[in-house]
Amino acid sequence: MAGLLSMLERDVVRAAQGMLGWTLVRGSMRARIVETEAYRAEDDPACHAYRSRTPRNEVMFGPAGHAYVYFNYGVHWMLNVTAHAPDRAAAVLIRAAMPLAGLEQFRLNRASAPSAKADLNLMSGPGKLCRAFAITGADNGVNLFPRAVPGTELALLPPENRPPRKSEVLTGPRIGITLGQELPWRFVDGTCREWSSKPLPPAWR
DNA sequence: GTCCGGATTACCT
DNA sequence: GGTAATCCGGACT
Repeated sequence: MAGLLSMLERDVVRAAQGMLGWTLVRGSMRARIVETEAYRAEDDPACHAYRSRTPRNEVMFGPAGHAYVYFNYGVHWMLNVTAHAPDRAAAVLIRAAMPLAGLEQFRLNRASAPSAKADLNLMSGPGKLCRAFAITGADNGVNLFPRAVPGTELALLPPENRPPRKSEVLTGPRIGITLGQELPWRFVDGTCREWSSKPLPPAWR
């Protein structure tokens, strides 16, 4: 297999597309990644590492394939996967996923939000996804591509079902930023688009 | 649709 | 040492 990790090491934008269909795992919880965004320091003003290296974004300056978890809006955790060689900071934000196993646990972790009663809303956004998987700052820096089969740690595994073909990957501008809007670096698995974080404009096809 | 929570950092005074 | 902006989501009018 081409390998998502080697893609992450080379090109964060291609890796963000290649990550669609992959499986996010923690213990008995598994979900299919259906929405991602790419960020990189070198030419992308929306990237946390664009301006400077800080304690918060430190892991983005480390090796590819590790979790960059940060707290946003003072309320929500966000899960990213680091990319590129050390010192070329970049990351893929995981924005939404489709539950595959561990539904009871996901519902439990999201129980405090009545609006998440519908399974479609369990992880239809980066903050919700972290709630569903109980991801917090404690997960910052963990290797998502462990050598051994993952036990209870957060990890990425290859697709359990067919990943989207190139023609099935929907592309558009990233969410929630003002700088860098012209970069079409948000990607959605068109075969699972109902699980994405928000309705997609009709132009997306 | 609008409001607002309350971490982190950049960028002003 | 203050303020605005941020890779959002839930409650409420």
